[in-house]
Amino acid sequence: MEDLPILHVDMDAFYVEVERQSNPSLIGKPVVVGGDSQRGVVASASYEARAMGVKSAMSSVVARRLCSDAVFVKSDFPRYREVSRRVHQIFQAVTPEIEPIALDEAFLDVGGARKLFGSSEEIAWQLRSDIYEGVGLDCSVGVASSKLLAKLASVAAKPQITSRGIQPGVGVYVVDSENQKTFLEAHPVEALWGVGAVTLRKLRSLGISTVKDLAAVPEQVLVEALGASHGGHLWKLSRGVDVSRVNSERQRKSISHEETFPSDVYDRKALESEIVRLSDAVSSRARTQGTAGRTIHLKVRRPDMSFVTRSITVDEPVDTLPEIAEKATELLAQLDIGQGVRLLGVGLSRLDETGPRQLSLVQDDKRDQSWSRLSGAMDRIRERYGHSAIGPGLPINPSENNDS
DNA sequence: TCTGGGGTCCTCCCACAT
DNA sequence: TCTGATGTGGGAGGACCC
Repeated sequence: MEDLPILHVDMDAFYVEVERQSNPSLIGKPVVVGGDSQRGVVASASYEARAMGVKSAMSSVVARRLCSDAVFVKSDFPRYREVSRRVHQIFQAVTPEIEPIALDEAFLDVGGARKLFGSSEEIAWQLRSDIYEGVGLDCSVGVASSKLLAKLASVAAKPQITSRGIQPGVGVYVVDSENQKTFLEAHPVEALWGVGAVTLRKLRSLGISTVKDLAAVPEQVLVEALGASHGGHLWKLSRGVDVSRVNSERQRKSISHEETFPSDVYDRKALESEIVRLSDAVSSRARTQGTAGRTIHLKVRRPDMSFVTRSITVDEPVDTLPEIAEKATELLAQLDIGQGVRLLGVGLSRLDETGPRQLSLVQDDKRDQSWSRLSGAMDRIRERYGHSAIGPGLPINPSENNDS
């Protein structure tokens, strides 16, 4: 039997379908999940909206123009996360070798599961049916010998929009050694992982627009155009060489929170208040995940869409609001905000996964201890009543405000 | 015509230690 | 003590992914 151990499972219009479950009046209508403000973008669109040209990451203003009768729904990520968790439980019943890619997709290595559950294709069909029964949602599954091919195969399995309307997908698509070359080479080059807007422009300038074109080019040409690492990697992918394995032990490397303002902000005090809010979100998530980080990042997007980032690494991992906000505020002080700020973000990286931090051993470090206690209390309140139940006030240092 | 939010990985440059 | 090579960590930015 041919060895096709990799499955790529991709939920169909995931956010939209979750919304339809709680609001059945959305069924059959063009639905767009995402922000509907001037600065919002589309997170997910129903196939009815896609048929009108609406795509993910498109500005909501453009989406509304293309599809004026679309129903816009604000995204509800906590709920999507919950449904995603249930889908992953279904995966777990088949194999522990799961690599989550996003809330709505994952790679599975079913190499070891075939003894128990049949061929990879049979497992794929069974998973589709289990997911439908378990959470009431459709998904598409690609089956192949590598992650690259499985990913492309799941796209081929999805519902298609044609001139005759929305056509149901095949559900499961298998790429075996017989059809692998033809299947891969028929794809546009941007279907490969690692080909975004910039690389696509460079490849087009070389006259390369399909994977077949790419495979015909000497490796050296790609290396010269894209660099040794990226060029060499794409050259291999174009020949179907993808040795990356399903990694079920991937660990989170950073936590960040960012927000685009409804209009550009010029006031430094207002930005410092935002830093406190963003740092609260980051610190709260870090503590929930039992981690802390040594590098604090500040990200600023200017009105011309350019980014400026600043970061600082501290000696000891931090996970509380004042520690993160203080450093982020220092980083903001290094920046000229005269042109205005469109987006502000705070992040934490160099995470340690060693569990919750110990309190300072220095007995007179009252500030540190009071914040650790306060953070713990906030976490418990949020666990019970939701994140918005409690938030930081200003100023951020409780010992300067009220030490009782 | 306008471009969110939350991530990962890579490259380049610089400072510092050996 | 000075100099150059080399390794490493940190900072900034870019490209990409869903």
